[in-house]
Amino acid sequence: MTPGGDDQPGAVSLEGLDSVLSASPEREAEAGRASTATLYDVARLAGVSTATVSRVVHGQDRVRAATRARVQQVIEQLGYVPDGAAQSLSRRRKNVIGLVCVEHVGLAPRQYDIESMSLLFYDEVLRGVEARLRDHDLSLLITYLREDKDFDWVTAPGGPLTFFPRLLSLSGKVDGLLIGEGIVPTPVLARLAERLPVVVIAGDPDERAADVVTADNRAGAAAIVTHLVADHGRRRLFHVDGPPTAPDAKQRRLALADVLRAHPDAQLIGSYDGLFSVQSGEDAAAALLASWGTSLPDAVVCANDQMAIGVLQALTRSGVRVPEDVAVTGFDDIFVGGLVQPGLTTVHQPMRLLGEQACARLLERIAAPSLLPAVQLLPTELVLRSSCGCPRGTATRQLVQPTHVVRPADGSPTPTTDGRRAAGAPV
Amino acid sequence: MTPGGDDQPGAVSLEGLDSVLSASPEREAEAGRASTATLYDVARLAGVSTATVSRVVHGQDRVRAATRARVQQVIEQLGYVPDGAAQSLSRRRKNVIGLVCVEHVGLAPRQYDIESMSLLFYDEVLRGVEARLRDHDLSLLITYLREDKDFDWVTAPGGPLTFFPRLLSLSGKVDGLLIGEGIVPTPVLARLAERLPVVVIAGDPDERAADVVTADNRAGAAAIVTHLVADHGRRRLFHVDGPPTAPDAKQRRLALADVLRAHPDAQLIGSYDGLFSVQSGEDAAAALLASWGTSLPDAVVCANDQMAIGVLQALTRSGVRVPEDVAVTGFDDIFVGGLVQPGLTTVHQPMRLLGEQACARLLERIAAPSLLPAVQLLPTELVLRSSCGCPRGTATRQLVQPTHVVRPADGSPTPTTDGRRAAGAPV
DNA sequence: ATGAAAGCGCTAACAT
DNA sequence: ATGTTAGCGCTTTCAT
Repeated sequence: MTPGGDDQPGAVSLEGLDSVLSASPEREAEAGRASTATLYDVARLAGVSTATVSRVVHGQDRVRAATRARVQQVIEQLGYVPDGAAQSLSRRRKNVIGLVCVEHVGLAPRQYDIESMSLLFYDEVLRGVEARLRDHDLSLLITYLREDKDFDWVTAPGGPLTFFPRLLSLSGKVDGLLIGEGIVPTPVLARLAERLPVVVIAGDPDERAADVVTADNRAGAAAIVTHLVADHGRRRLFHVDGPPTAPDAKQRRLALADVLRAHPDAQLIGSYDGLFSVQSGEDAAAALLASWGTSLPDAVVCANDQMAIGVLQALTRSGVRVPEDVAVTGFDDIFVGGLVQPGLTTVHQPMRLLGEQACARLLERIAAPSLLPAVQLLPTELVLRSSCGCPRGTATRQLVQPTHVVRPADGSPTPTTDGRRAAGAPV
Repeated sequence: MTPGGDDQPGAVSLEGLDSVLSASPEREAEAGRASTATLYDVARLAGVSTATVSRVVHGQDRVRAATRARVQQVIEQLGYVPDGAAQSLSRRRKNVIGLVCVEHVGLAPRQYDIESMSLLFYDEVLRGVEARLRDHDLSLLITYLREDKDFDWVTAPGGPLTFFPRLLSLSGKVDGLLIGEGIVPTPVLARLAERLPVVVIAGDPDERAADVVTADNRAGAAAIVTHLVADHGRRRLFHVDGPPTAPDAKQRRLALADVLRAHPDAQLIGSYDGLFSVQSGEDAAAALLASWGTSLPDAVVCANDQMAIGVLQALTRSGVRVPEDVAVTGFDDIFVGGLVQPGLTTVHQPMRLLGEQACARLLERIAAPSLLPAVQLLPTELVLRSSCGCPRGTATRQLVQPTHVVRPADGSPTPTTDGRRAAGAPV
């Protein structure tokens, strides 16, 4: 800091630390675990009561400057740090919220694979949550649940209480829970929500047991299918669906039906039940070629980008031209969608925002537990590239008109939907 | 959107929502917070002591079947879940470990950007950690530290104890700490390590204050530079360095020097101090063109893939051909490196494994706190594509011979290095 | 401004 | 096989 001389920045901060570190190195080894100093130790050494130390630690004002200084001195000398468990117990407040990520079966990420891009969903959500949390001095406890391993409760004996043992036990360690995806059945959710605030991320918008924050999948999917049908005149559609347990897949499926109903000239010539993986997409394309090889559909609507990419690859490999012969669309807007050839037309899902809003809602509910459960739909964007039939080089994103949603009259200030990005901005 | 017809997607979802709102609003308000049941409640209702309930909860055997059944019945009836804070306090064990992710300045991820690929580092690490944890019934507390915001301690008043307030306070909530990247200065690390087990991920291998688990950056970087010099005869090298605070950048820098020393015919004609971002790479290329436009280097060695991609893009944009005119290499092996043109030659860093091993080590140390700090280097792989001068279509990965490392004689069974992937496997 | 003391909910050693 | 009880480390009301 001081320019010139041997007084380097590093050296400066070291001085203070050295004294701290000097505390008997041998002692260390002997001690094994150096039983950490407690509030009592500090109080005793400073000649004050624990109440005073607590006040000092929390920067309260009812302490004389001299006392405060003395206590602080001892705190540093002892390297005292409050024990979180004791604080939580005493405060009846853990200051921790839990994030539960539910992994779909068959999505175990392989390294070096497009598949691992699916990580981005929770990773982005995580970022969003963290961003909201960091101002509040709350910690984040994260847990991954596997659809296959952690959900055997369905057939397990022992009654309701043994359901989701990991979820249950988690609920004892946090002040609130953020649950990704709506695989958790409503009764279980209700059970949890009874014990503590719960917000479901990307869950079923029809969920009644807990708050839900999700992308407006139905409007997004409707928009992209409508684009295919109305703007590109694609009539014969093939659907590559997502896993039955995925709520977003359900909404996208419903949207497809909506659009077909609105466009009687268009028809669904077939569908394939995929698993959200690239492999699923390839399998779907294979099935498609096998059954409709002679008269391919005009467009393949995929429930997510990974599958769309799989379809794209498999189709191209078989000499089918996209979008000339068949259009292909995805959903989610994962990064690679912009890199493949042709560029993948898809719907952008605001994952990060999902995390932020879900977290915000959870904090609201922790503050006011009696809020009624509500659904919050975040607007999506239609991302037009060229796999839908738009000209090569197209790269447009436009906000999808949000679904109209009614919030319960609980006086909550949270907006129903929340657009953060301007419509029509270039990619 | 939907041309004609009143059956819009939006209207449809309203149906479900309406019913959600109907759920007895009064009841809710009245309930407020349903003060959760405690062990005592269960004990009282079951007519047993708390000890017995505790035994039942933990599946101990010293309980008569009839009693157990009765207790379990009450537990379910009450929806009892043990309070984590109380358990932790009583057991002197939190069963929580912390993961601290340090973000470099200027790396705030922008959406839709290659930059956000940098997320993959911690995301992969996180996966690895979680994989190790899930068998142990431990939870993971995750925290992101920003180099700019959370590190103002350097100039902050108040002495050593106010250093890294977030880290300190975190240390009161966990049984052990995994710290990503080695930005945390040794004295602080020492301070922490004194209080609880600490393992640094991707830290400086010269760190003595705590365990370190990191990729063998030096060997990896040496391998790739040697490839450039020895296999492709590139002589005039330009280096795009990483941030000064990044330990891996340091190792890679050292490796470059090592190779240059071993190959006197090769020389470093210049370098650029980057920040690990794509933008840095572009800036580096601009600087390069400005200063050496007339006699470009034979190769640009970049400290990570993001910068290499920036260089690649900027160079190509300026009409410089890669690798014909200039070779470019990266480090880390991020996904997009395989998608750009030409394919990026780089070094693979086993991020997931890093997380796994670091976590494993942490658990070891929690079990045996007196273990001496050790360094564990995980082997890297040389990923050959075509940006180095290898023929188009090249896609080879080969294990880099690990650096020899001496472990302290603490009898730890942990191997020094750990190879998981076979050498020479196709990408 | 400071101190005394009663919990917070659970565990585990020690009875019985 | 089951019960008693003394903590775990901190917060906080109520005195002083």
